Amino acid sequence: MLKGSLSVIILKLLQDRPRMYGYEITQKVKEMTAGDIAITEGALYPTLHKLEADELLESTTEIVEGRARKYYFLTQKGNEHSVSAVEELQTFLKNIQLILNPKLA
Amino acid sequence: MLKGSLSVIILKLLQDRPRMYGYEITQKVKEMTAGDIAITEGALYPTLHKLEADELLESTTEIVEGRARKYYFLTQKGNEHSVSAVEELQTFLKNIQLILNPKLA
DNA sequence: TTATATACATAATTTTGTTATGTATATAAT
DNA sequence: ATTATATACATAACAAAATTATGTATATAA
Repeated sequence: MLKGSLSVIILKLLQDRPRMYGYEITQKVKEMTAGDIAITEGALYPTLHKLEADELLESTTEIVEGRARKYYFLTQKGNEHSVSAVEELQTFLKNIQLILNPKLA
Repeated sequence: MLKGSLSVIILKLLQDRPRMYGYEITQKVKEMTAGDIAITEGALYPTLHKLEADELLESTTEIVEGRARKYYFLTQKGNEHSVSAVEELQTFLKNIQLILNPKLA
């Protein structure tokens, strides 16, 4: 998968929901893309940690059905950043489409 | 810009044209995206060299107006690879859109 | 003669993935 | 009972693919 899109995907998912935990993110993305996009744990967890270190996310850990879940949610700063990051990615995707579909130009 | 898309962009541009040289690629992409996407030389030239090493591209150097231009063109293998690479990127972009625009789902 | 555009190239560094490995619990299958 | 699968988090070694900086060289406009 294209490098650089993972953090934006996480931010967008959290824009649309109050909170999510890591494993839930992998399952939701798999579900939304009909299995096409599989987020690897080796990419996901370090990215979540970085977003938290950058103060775009905060987390709380809860025990559910005997297992620890770390729920993440957007901070105010994270919400603001998320809006512009999503817009930027949308613009980029449109630009790529201009190259991949030059007939529409 | 998203890592991994550059080689596909180059292959697509060369699918639509008989041949291009490096600097021309940077200018064409800048033109097509209204200045939004600026391909850096540090990314472009190593990528062209890699595509040539992988036998997807071949090149010929010509002197035009006193300066050397290295024209690249698709090999047969490059053309075949290009078709599937573009399709793959299109699929990926659609999947990202599903996440960025969940209302359309 | 200085700046800008054209044209190519590479090295050092950073970002951001993949792959492999590890820990731990719950539940279904053998 | 034990094994496999799903859930849940984490990190280390490695690789891919950019960015940034630097270098060479020619043509043309200021």
